[in-house]
Amino acid sequence: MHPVTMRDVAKKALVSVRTVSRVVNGQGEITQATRDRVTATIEALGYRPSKVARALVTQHSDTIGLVVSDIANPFFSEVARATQQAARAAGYDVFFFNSDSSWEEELRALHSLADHGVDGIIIAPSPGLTAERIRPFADRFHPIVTLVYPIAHSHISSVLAEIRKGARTAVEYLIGQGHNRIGMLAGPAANPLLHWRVQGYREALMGHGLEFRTDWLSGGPATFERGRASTCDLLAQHPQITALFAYNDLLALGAIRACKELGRRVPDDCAIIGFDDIPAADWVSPALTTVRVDKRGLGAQAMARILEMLHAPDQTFPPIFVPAELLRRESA
Amino acid sequence: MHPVTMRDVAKKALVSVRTVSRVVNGQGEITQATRDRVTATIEALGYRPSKVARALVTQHSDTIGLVVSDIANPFFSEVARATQQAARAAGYDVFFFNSDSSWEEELRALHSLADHGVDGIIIAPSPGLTAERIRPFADRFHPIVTLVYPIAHSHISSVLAEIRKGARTAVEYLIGQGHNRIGMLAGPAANPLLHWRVQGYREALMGHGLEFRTDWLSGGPATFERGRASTCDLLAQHPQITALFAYNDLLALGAIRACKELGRRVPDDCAIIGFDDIPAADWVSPALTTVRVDKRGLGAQAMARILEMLHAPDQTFPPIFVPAELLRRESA
DNA sequence: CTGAAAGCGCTTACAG
DNA sequence: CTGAAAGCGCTTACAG
Repeated sequence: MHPVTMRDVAKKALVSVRTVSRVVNGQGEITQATRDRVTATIEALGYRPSKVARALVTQHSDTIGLVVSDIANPFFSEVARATQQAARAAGYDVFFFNSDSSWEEELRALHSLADHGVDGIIIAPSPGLTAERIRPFADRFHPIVTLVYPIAHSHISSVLAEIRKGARTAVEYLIGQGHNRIGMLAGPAANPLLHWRVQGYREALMGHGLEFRTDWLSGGPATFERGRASTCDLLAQHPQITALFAYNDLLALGAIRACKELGRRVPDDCAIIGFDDIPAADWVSPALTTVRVDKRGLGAQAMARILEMLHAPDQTFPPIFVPAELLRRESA
Repeated sequence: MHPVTMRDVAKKALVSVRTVSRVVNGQGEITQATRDRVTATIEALGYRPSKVARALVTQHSDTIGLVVSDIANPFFSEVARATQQAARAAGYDVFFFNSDSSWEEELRALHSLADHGVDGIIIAPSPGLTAERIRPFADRFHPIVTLVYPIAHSHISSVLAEIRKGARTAVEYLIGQGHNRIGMLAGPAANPLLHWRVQGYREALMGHGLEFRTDWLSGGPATFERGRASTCDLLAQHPQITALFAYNDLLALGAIRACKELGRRVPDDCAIIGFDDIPAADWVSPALTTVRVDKRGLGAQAMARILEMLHAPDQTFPPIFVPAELLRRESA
């Protein structure tokens, strides 16, 4: 794997290991002559310094960890892409874990990452990863940045999306289009992410004198299939509904499909707005109007924050907010 | 980060470091009494062995590297998910890199991974990563497994998909449906992946006495937008075409959209078949008929192969083939 | 059954 | 400007 070591280079270049180390790290004063000789030897031998040996002594590995519930979820795969790119640009490589939304898995991943000596961790925690559950780990590890929702701990910082605002804007837009019977395809219960969306939905309704009816909300997992099923149910029970605001695009896409099956035209008979703006939102027809969350910003800011925290370990940082804005397409 | 070390445990448990190491690794004979004492101390102190220290001495890190062109591409994100899961199940953690289909980036990623001391690398190489370009690296690193297409080197093994067969089956199905003027939305040129699909397409045509016309193929990047544009062009120039076979689902989804805009009904006026079976294939309407590639199999088999190669470093392994089968939905 | 020593491949004070 | 020594946190022969 790494058959050629620093010692080999030193021997061949007739210098000490110390000197090779200095030219490799570009530090200290070295005669041009010996630097050239060492450089040439490194080149000739194809020497590459071992990051693991270096990590052992310097106590940093130039790696970070990323844990998401599911990398195959288009929302997270875009975030992951942005994170990896930002990390790479800063000289860091990234470990990644899927947690399947299990907080036990998340804790395991966190510990694994720490065992590998990563310099920081970015995690999109599941609702189950409460402050109490992560505390024992966070007390010993620093820094951690949380994606999309916050966990209270001095070693943890967050990059959040303007969810409530985005939700409110979306529903206000619907109201502005003349809709006054607006249902909501909600997501997994007991989830702050859902809570904020419901808040925004409710605020928009209240602000326009419209009633907030819990029987116009439908829950369940945030999948395409569920969106389709929930829409069928909701529209069967409350045929007067003319618009649907969804927890995410997967659900909204399912709603579009349901409307097609039900013979309801979108957006004429039923307007639909999603949340996230995944690529597929633009692949369906009618194209999905949605609340676009800046996923690249999420990943890039998370990495930037890790760097800041590394440089100021004792400082505590306020959350960063990334925009979530209405993106009009065809479904509403 | 890792404030408590093996030495701390040893001191507190009144044993030597050697003994702690033995209980941690469950090796050798130890009195139940001392084992219990050490275990209790480990627990009490919250000790976790440093993987980087261990990696330095054992020369293996229990990590692997994964490099794909773009993790946000739904095909690769599913493969990545399966790979990570299989790795985890085998006790390995994974580093991941995006290469943006640049072979220079791929080479950089490969070297970075080796510097980190990964035990193996799984890569979905871009067409630019030729055998000659990877050879200097592969000569020194082992094992490497290549996803979806092969590179000839004794340290490299591959897990491939039955592309040609899948393509042929798809086109034969179209012919069976009565189509005899079938165009193809091809992908990036100079790509073996494209070559195999074209072969399958051509074989099906020839086998049924149909003409293979290069002016019925359209090239370019494999994106939704391109699929839409290419379809518009192709159908404008050759309105007699009644069916389209696409290089991948993104292109096929673009084709469905184009048909909608052109007023061509799918599948009645124009049947469409994609390739890959990404989740969005089932979210559009009409749902996309496609050649399903076993992406989970790809990831799982790649990891399995890495393990085999690790256990038999001198052995050379034949490629593994993963199925690519027609999945009928609505678009054809 | 358990301990003291050497060493994995580097970097970091310390000398010279 | 450059070298010899110590040490990062483990594991691996070698003794006892």
